[in-house]
Amino acid sequence: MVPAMVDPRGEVPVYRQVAAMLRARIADGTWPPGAALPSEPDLAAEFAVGRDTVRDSLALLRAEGLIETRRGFRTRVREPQPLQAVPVAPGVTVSARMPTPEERRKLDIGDGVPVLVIGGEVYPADRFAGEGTSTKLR
Amino acid sequence: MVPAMVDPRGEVPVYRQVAAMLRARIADGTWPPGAALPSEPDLAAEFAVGRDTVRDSLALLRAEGLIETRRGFRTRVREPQPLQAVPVAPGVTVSARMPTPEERRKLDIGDGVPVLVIGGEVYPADRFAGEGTSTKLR
DNA sequence: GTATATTTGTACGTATGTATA
DNA sequence: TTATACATACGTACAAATATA
Repeated sequence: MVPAMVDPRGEVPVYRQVAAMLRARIADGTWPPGAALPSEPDLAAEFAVGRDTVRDSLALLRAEGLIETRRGFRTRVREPQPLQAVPVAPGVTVSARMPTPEERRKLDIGDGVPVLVIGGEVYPADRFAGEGTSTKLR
Repeated sequence: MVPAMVDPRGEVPVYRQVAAMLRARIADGTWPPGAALPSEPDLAAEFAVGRDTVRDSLALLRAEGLIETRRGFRTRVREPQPLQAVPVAPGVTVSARMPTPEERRKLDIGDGVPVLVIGGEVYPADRFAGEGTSTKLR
């Protein structure tokens, strides 16, 4: 494990420094998809910061869709899911936004996962993708 | 103004109860797009909760793309922006995800705003939308 | 132009609750 | 049952950016 160092007097807030290092470890495969991160108290001890600061950094990664947290469980790196294609016929509009609380509940959408709106229909973006088509399907 | 009441012993966490009421006021036009919300201490006093609880609720709305917060500024309701159309030719894939910190910085993307990835190109979803086309443009 | 007040951001602490191992 | 882990909620203090007097 690379020695972790944060600079409390740096221009970048400590929780963003911590987030950057955690992000780097996810990117370089130290914690591959599905792997559990160290507990919040352990991370706080390693970086010599308060647990709340660690939680702030984890909140960043969660909002980016990089990790999943559940009460009682260890925090885990999100695993990419296969994307199901949704046809995008000529003239059809495709937009994206964050889901409403109701959509999040009904469609079981995790934190940091947007929705695709294709022709008025709402699709969780971690499970669906649009694909342009030449003929209009119906 | 509707009397604000939270139930500290309810099943729903207080900060989610507060978020729901703020969300309702945005939806019903009490605070239209561009309007400033009351300050965090004022909201804390109104709902009789700690400032930290108010901040947790504001973080939810921010992650949903409903509000914008800036240090020194009052929190404001996000204003919808005109969407520029990006052609989606047959065979082209359209996906959505949260931006990386670098993308957020380079493309000036706010919190709670996903990106559209159209044919490998990245577009902020609050300013761009895909539109299906019958002919491949180049 | 300066000083003060306001507002959100950061960082810490404590305590308790809830779900899982 | 006990321990572990994340979630909620309160508190304090100070920093940084903006607005105002």
